[in-house]
Amino acid sequence: MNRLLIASLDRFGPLREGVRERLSECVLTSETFEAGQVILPAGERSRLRLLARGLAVKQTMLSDGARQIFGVATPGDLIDLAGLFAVTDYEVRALGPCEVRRLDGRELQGLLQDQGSFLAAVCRAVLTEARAHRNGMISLGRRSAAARTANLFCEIYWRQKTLGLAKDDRCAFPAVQGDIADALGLSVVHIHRVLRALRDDGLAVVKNGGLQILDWDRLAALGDFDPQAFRPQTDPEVEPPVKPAPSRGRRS
Amino acid sequence: MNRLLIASLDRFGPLREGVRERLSECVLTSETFEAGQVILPAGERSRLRLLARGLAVKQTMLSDGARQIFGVATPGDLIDLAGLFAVTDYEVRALGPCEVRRLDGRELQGLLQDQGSFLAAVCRAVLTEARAHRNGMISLGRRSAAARTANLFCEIYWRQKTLGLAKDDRCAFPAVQGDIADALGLSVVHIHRVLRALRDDGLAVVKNGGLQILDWDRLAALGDFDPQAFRPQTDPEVEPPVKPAPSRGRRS
DNA sequence: TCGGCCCGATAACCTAGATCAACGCGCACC
DNA sequence: GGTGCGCGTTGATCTAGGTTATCGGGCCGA
Repeated sequence: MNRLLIASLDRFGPLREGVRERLSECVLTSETFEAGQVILPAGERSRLRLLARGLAVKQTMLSDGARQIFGVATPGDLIDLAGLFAVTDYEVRALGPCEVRRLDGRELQGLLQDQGSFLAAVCRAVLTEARAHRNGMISLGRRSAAARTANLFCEIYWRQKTLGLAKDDRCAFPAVQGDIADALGLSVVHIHRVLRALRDDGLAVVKNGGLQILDWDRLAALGDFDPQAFRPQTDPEVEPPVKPAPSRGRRS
Repeated sequence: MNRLLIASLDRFGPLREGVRERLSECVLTSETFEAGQVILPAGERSRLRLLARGLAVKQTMLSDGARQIFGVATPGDLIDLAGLFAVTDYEVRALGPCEVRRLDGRELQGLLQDQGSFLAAVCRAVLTEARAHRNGMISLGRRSAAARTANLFCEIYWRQKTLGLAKDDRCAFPAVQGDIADALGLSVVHIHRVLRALRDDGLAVVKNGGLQILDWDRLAALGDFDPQAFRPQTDPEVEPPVKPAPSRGRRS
């Protein structure tokens, strides 16, 4: 029953024999889904789900009703990695009939126990990178040139701000127009036009290797900016119980 | 000296005290780079590099000379995660003057020792997902509608083929045109045009929930398809010498 | 049996953004 | 002091792909 799961993880570099054994002792529950059904909703934690049969897509619905699909999952794929250390930022939907196996119970708990380990931190770092990539895909796939640019500027500023590297409404941004173009999938000429528009509209200015935010609210709205997309992927809720956390309510 | 590194990893969820100590015992070498210099070339292994000062971009040069930037790195970012378990698929270039600290030596070796652990496998799985996302960003940012579609079809077929799920030139693909559109950032109408073109040119056909590849070579060329982008991120070179796994026959 | 409704298929038209071309400025280098 | 050259700036033109609208078939439920 767990053969597929172990084989799947094994693809990524052979597991130690001990780990393999512990995994094979885990309980797997199996679920099936029809085409179009949501296998895993966005905004949830999730342990370890393996697509055993069928095809599924990872996708996000945007605020304007548009949708961006980030990838197609094939059998053997772990489809809820994003939910391991935080709530998922995308949902998984069955393309055709699917079978999904879920690993849960205490055994898994053990395997994930060392949340404080070096590898766990690296994992979270990679998850953070992947999430930023998804934001990039949304920009490239579904946002206008102005919105992409605004989103990028918000990211640049917000990240440096949270590090204490921004003074007032300014931060470093030593990029030439060609760099911005290549980040946003646009041409240099068009970037220049967008930049001028942002300046004329009093939203933001790029000059002398710096970025100045003139109107954060309007810029963030234009770029549909979500700081979550760049926050380190950690969910306080599951951190090892250092102190008895005051039970914060949680609605489904 | 290691304060920043530890703080950086700590952002992703507090490290255990022991790990923190071991990290603080590691030797860090520091390098500085000028604007425009390549901090980390593509195609290399890399251990753990931390951007300590300045801004840098992660980018790939495409075969046609175009470039796609995947993200901007700010101080505190680990910039070579992709090189941990395999060779990097992108390069890192300094936007402005940068300082980079590198962790090497045997100490780190120890922290990464348990390559066979569950978390290591999860790490690699996430790295694989991130890499697939980068391929998506290249498609969305720098490839024509036809090329994107071809690339997606190659992915769909190739992945199922390697799993033994494709028979001859056919594989499952129960997607409607709207799904393809939302994966590629295009409109349904245009997807339909592209699909017809691919069919008329004898490259590939989508019908009845299946995908049929008519001319793999031309399709792969059109889509600039790189199987590497979807292979599990493992570099045989560094796998711990386990006993030869009971390899069940598996043809490519 | 008759609607809805989803999906594929086309056609007509429109626009965001690309491409091409030209110019100016600052600056390193000879 | 010239002379490239990288970069920003701008205008003119072109086109890939979006938008809107319409039609037909398959399917399902009343």
